[in-house]
Amino acid sequence: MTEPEAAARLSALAHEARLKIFRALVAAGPEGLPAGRLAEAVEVAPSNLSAHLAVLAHAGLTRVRPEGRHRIWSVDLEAVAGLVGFLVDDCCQGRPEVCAPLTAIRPSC
Amino acid sequence: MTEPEAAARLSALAHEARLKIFRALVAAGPEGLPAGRLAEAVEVAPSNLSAHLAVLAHAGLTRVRPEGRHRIWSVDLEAVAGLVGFLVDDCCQGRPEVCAPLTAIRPSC
DNA sequence: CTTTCATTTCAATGTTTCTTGAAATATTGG
DNA sequence: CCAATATTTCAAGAAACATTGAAATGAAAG
Repeated sequence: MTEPEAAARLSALAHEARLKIFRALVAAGPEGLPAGRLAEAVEVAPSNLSAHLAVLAHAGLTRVRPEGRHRIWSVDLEAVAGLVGFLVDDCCQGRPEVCAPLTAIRPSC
Repeated sequence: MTEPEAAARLSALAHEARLKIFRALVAAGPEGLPAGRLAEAVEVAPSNLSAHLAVLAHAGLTRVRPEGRHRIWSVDLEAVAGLVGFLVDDCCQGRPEVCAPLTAIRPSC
């Protein structure tokens, strides 16, 4: 992960509507959601949503697959892991106790 | 963590210079770094750096303490952990295998 | 093959965010 | 107290980003 890549991913997430979209996709899991249902869920105009989804995809955080006349969006959790790893790189140089807060990062599973 | 808070933290990180600053502070550990040395490290004009540090601090990602005529900046790793936890909330509703990528998040320690 | 539905593209506008340099503040050392 | 150092504040212009509505694309059902 390079600095510009990481910044692009953070920029993509750094927007309230896109954050909502992203979290809805996380909750939807690998099956993902079609754009239309996302538009309802986050209450964003379709054209606006489309732009937001393009930003997320361009940053490498989401994937799309066509399905009938829909397009189904889902998140790339490995991209998220890569981003977070980059953020806290070198967090504890020989002092594990320093990054103890980060061991709580693991999600509810 | 609320959505606006999370978005503010992501916005704060979503800038190449601020990302450099942040990572330099992560690497510096709890001791932190004075603004002056950060300015050299990331090659940003002092006034500009000051604005960036204010953004990070306002988002709750960094802390400052005065030390002589310096001001020493450091990161708040718990804030980072909170942000990441928020991002991947509900990632695996009963299907632990779904969020396997996230178990690699843990840093080098 | 025509209509309908889902989504994207485009162009214009408005809003936020960055950057810069100069001036202000605050702290120490002489 | 005065000078020097470290950092922040301020105001202005420049740049990037978000939003809107209308029009275009593309896929599928009748």
